[in-house]
Amino acid sequence: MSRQEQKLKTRRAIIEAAFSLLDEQRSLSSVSLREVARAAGIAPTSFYRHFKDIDELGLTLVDEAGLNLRQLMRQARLRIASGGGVINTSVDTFMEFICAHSNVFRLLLREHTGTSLAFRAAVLREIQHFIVELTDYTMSTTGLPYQYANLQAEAMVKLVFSAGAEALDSGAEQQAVLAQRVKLQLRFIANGAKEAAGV
Amino acid sequence: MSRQEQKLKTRRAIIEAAFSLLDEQRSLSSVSLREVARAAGIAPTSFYRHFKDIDELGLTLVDEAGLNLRQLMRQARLRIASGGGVINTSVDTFMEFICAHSNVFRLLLREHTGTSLAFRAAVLREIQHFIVELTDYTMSTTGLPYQYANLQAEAMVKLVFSAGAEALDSGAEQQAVLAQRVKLQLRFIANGAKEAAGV
DNA sequence: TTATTGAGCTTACACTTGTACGCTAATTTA
DNA sequence: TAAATTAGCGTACAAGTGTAAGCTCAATAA
Repeated sequence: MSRQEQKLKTRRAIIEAAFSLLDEQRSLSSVSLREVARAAGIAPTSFYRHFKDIDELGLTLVDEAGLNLRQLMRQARLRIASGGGVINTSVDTFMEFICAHSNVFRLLLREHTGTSLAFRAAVLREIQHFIVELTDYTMSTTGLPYQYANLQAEAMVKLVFSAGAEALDSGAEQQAVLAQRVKLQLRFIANGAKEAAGV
Repeated sequence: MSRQEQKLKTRRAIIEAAFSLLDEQRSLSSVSLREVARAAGIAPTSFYRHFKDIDELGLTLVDEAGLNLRQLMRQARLRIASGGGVINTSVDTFMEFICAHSNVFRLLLREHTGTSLAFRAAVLREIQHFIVELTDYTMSTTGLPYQYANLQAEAMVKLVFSAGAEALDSGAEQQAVLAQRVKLQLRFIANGAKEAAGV
């Protein structure tokens, strides 16, 4: 294995270790450098060969999480194209994502309101991506003017994220209820926006 | 000053000290017992005369914050009664609250998605109060059936909290924009719910 | 082949943390 | 007045933290 390969592999190990530490009771700011190093199987001081700070690692994690989100969107679009209703399919896809990658979603959720301005800004950026894409999609499929489509998209994304947050602390049966509820709420918004725009 | 009075006063000092530490970059879990004691002007070990844990203090803070929220609701209702529109007045009252008691709102916001299950549950309880009251209000003023009123209330509260979160990181001009946007979104929901209920 | 680089290690240090233990001194009770 | 209670303090300790300094040794470059 080349030196560069090895370094990348260790970097990966650090990132994965950090994600694995982010369970229900840990936030980025509560994870220590030494803990991450321990979990990654390296000496504490070796950490510095890869990241300047624990904060630099944190931003990397947020970026990775955002990447996952974008993959999620792509997946959702594919499923929408093959029928089933936009709202239904999107919410279902999102909920599946949360279950499958709960630590990733938890990271975004937690740092969204976390103690680091840099992290909050980074998460907000990722959510904005989401909103922009949904706004475009809404405009092209419903013909809603930008203002309305954007307000609708923002409201929808926020509600879905909020439902996702609750889902993290819920069992499977309650998750189904949550999904059902948020779908109805999204329909409220879609209809209300349509009406307000006078379409 | 009686012994009991003195003790209550110190307890107050601890609570206020804790709130004062909860600025943009601190969460409950990142505040140490020693820090709180230092800020309250007592010895670290004296803390235990008042709270079993730092966690017990945390729950007390969440309760106090919830109390503030309920006062806010009462205030909003008074202002609604004296005219100005429900949505307008409520959002304005809420935004004023956030500015005036940013540390209190920040606490709720942060612990809502924080690392302690107990704190998350406590905050959720406070938010549920909010939703229940808004549901009742909605039913009595619009005649919407419970299911719809409840879904509407939940969506509204979540959006307002979410806007409040953004407001915390914004200047006055942007806060005005945020308020305007969330008001429109609330109207989407109100109209959409009305339509869906077939009223 | 030899010299350089650099990922990872060990050791070390100065801090901060929670909290156990026992004391003081003032209030409350008897 | 005498005894009991207790808020608050000081000391102490084990455990964890970030990170500086300098070493090793294998991969790369010359």
